[in-house]
Amino acid sequence: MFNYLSELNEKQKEAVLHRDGPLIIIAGAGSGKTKVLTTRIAHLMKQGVDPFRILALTFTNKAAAEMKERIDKILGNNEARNLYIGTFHSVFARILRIEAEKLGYPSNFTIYDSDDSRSVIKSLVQNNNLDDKLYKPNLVQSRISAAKNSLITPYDYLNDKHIQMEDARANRPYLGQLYASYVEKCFRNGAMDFDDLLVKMYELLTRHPDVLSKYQHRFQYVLIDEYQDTNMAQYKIVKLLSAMHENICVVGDDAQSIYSFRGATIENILRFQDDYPDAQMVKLEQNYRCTQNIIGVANAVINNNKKQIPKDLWTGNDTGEKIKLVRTLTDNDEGRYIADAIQEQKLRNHYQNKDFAILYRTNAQSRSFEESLRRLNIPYRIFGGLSFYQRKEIRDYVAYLRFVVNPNDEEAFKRIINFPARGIGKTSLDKILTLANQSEHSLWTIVQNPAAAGIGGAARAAIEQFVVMMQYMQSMLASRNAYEIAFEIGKRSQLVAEFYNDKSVEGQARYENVQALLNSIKEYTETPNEDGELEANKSLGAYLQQITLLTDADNDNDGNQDVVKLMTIHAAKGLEFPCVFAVGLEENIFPSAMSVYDREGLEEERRLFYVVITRAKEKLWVSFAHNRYRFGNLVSNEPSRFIEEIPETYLDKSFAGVAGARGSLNNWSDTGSRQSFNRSTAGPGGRSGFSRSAGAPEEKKNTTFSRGVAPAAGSGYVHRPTATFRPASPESLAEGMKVEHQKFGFGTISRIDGGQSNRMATIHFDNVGEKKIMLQYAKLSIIQ
DNA sequence: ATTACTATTCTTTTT
DNA sequence: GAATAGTAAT
Repeated sequence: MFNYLSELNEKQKEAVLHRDGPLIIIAGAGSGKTKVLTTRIAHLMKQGVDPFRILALTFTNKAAAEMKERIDKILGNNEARNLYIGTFHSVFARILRIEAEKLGYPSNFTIYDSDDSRSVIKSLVQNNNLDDKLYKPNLVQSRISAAKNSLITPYDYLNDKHIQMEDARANRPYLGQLYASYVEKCFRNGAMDFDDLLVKMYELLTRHPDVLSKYQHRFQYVLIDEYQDTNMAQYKIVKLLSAMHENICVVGDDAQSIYSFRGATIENILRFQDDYPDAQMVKLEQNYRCTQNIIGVANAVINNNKKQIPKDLWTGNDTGEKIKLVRTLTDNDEGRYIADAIQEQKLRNHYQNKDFAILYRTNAQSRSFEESLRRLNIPYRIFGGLSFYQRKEIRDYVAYLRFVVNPNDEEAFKRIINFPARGIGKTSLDKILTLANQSEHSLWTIVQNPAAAGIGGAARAAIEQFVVMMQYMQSMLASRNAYEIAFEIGKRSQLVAEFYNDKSVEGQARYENVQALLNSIKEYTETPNEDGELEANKSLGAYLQQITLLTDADNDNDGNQDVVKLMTIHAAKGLEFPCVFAVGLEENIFPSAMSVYDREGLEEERRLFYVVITRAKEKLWVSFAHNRYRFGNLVSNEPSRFIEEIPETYLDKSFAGVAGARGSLNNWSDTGSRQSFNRSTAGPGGRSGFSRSAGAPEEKKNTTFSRGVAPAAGSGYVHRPTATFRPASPESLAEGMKVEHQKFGFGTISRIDGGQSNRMATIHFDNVGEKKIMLQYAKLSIIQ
């Protein structure tokens, strides 16, 4: 073991050596936060503190895993596995699993992810005959989630005058009732959603003093990472857990608080010293990550925020290059420009692919970068988006597993009862669900007796068969591990056969995914318990409870591959890259259109900008496009107001991205119908600065354009359009014309009908037969 | 009852 | 333009 203390600066050492009592560490970006946290824990253990009595909570599994690994490295004895380190959600899930019965839950409770809970909400809205235009599932869900994160129970909600007035004014008076039925429904299903893992934990601690006392005594030291992102529920739980010893250490940076939409409140960090008047505060202000120019920009930008803890982030690193401002005409040009820039940097400065990250505000922005990177054969990987476990085939399989473990899980039941098809239709399903919801009996009781629900004939026989299968699977629970049960259920339910028999390309992909799932379960059961899990337990129930809490970002085994990384800024928090492209710096995107109405929202967007700037170690590009496709049509946005907040002295504006733009401008003018764009060609290069008015002035916003179809030497497309492919406007098409479709190939228009906005053509294609096509969206090129 | 087509909404950000 | 929900068609 090396002398870990000698690697620390004075402030870091102070934070590590502080032994007892509350401690708040304000850790600026790149100031060695994780190092301090891990060294502190290692030091405590070195001083003889029992690892079983140290609780450390993070927001991502990845952060937790990294901490464990680094502590192990310092100590070099494998003791770190005994630490209670994990995300809020996973640690609480583990405790709740042990204590579930005290709350009336089965210890094998199901964890609902957002899709599950949205589905529950949808059926509640339907069953109560509420208007789903008014009670949009997403809205209801976020409203319920917000209530839970503030520890407002359905009872509180219904009795709060202010909330009730608010809902009434929005013409949604039944939100409170919906909330109440949702909670009841989840309880009956034996399920907790993500928020429940916090809410129920709070309930557990407040309603059961003996349990509270047990964990209070147990956790002698409590450490919280990313404290600025905690919400009310997390705050209260942490406070309860640490109340006995008051050895609470929180680490955070108010400037990087970017999760208020999830209920996080920056107040938690701002008021820590009010809660603990004798708390010691340590500020880590030396940045080891970035160049001076990058820190300069970051500081200048964040200074526009009013609400913050004063601090002075500085670095002893080199000055570095200026920040490169890139403007392009369209989102496709932006993609092209950045792919070119990566190529150039690799050649000139010997960077590897993995040294680059493209960071955007919304997931939807990834498309143009994927296309341009693929065109240059630059390997990349997108982080975020839908994870492996969100694929349909995986959800279906997992639903079977869930139902075996918890046969009251209605969401799982609905997924599997007729998949693979076994002749149980909507009518039978409705009968079962109605009875289960109206009677006192559980879903599983009803299913076991289909006759009582008024189901006869073939459907009844099918259900009885289903029940026998499930009962058999349940009988395996006690004696078999997760993999054995999963394998057996796939076989008996015909699920695996269903996927195997689908010989289409997508079908084979689904089959492979299912095999991958089975492999991962096998791996889970065969891996010895090194993750600090207390019960040496490889049961199916234990497996299910952990996978719901996994996200795509945790799937890190190939994280060191040499690929360019694409992700949202949120997902990039805590990471660093030599070269960063902060893209889409446009009004309505970044800052997001929904956040510019109040100071709070705007300041959070600015913190997000601060986060993306400080991800860069050496080089930073900031880019924006004047025109961009959104919802399938072209809109123009002004450059983000944040660009103006970057001091001129740090900016290099010579990267106009004109080269990329010129090529596509030629393509546009070829079609002859795009004159309005030619006007804007005068913009780049011609004008001096980046005044707001520089954009293409008044092009029509709803015209249909072809989207980035590269006419020349395009490669890598599945159905490749010919070199002469030129999309025509809907009006110019007529019956009898020979046309080319981007996907379907050549054909003849046999009919056109519909009005201006919904013109539709019936086209007979040479290869794929007759299709009806909405002209507004189609890409059709006239041949004759 | 399953498939195929049409209409509608969607874009913040995630455990 | 994509994903989804709803509806028409075999």
